Amino acid sequence: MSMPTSSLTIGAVAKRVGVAIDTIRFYEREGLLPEPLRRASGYRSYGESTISQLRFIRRAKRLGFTLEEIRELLALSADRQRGVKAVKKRAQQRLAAIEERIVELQRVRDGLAQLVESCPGHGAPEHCPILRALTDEEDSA
Amino acid sequence: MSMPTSSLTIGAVAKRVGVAIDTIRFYEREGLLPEPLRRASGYRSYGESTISQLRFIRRAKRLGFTLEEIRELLALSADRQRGVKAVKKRAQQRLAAIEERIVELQRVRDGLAQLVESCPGHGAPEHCPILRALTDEEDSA
DNA sequence: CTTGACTCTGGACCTTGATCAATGGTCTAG
DNA sequence: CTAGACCATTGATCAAGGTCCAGAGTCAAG
Repeated sequence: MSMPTSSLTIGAVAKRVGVAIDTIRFYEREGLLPEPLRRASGYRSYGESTISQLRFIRRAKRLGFTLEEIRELLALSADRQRGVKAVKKRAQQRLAAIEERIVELQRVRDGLAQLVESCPGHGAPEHCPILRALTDEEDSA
Repeated sequence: MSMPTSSLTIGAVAKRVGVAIDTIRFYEREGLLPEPLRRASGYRSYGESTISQLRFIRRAKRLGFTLEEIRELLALSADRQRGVKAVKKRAQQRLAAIEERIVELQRVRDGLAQLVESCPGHGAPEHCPILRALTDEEDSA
């Protein structure tokens, strides 16, 4: 159910996953990927699991995790048995952060939308609410 | 209605606006702030208008404008008469970008929320949908 | 006048997530 | 065997938005 791990060059891995060779080496340096076996020549020799790991990283990035967080997720999921609880916790934290960011952006959007709506788009700058909002005194945040 | 511009040191400006001295010099280098007058000693000498400009920058940053965009906004608003229309246009572009980002984040949130909800938080990693989502094969994006 | 706080310049350094260049060794098809 | 493709390492570079430092001059209070 698992071949003896087929030995791929870094270029082959990069091609299959759709990521740059340099990025793979970068992830290795950053501790996101384990140091691979080496051939006698020094060439990195990867197995299928690396493909999965790189896809894991890509998916996590799509979910908004930073590389720092992904490094931790990978460590947790390597633990497997003890990891599930911690993984869920991380995901919840990520979710909370994303929700916070959404709310923040919605506030910004509402403020900006209101300004845009009420701006005639011509005439004296004193009547441009956008410039006034940016220029006027009184601050409270 | 406007004093002859009171002459503030960079430190005083920084303190009043709540920004680092280095940041003010950085903005000057980056063309966000005009080069200030200098005393005989070479000390930068600022007027009240600098305070307003720095607050403008801060507000614009809060609205999600990049320094590049802010540089442009400042140029436009300096133009004043011809600027209003362009300012509105920029604000609309910014608004559209923010809305796009919100939608994107909502998609991410929904995906992540679904995973978190369906994860029991314990047991075998094979039953953790978060790890499965990150680990499973088949990709399509 | 002295002391301590402030400012000047120029340039180095930080973070994040890569990407690229230079130099040299390796592998494989013909 | 050799050309061309591939891989290795080290170190530089990028974008953004600053932050920090050294070395030297200045200012204000006592």
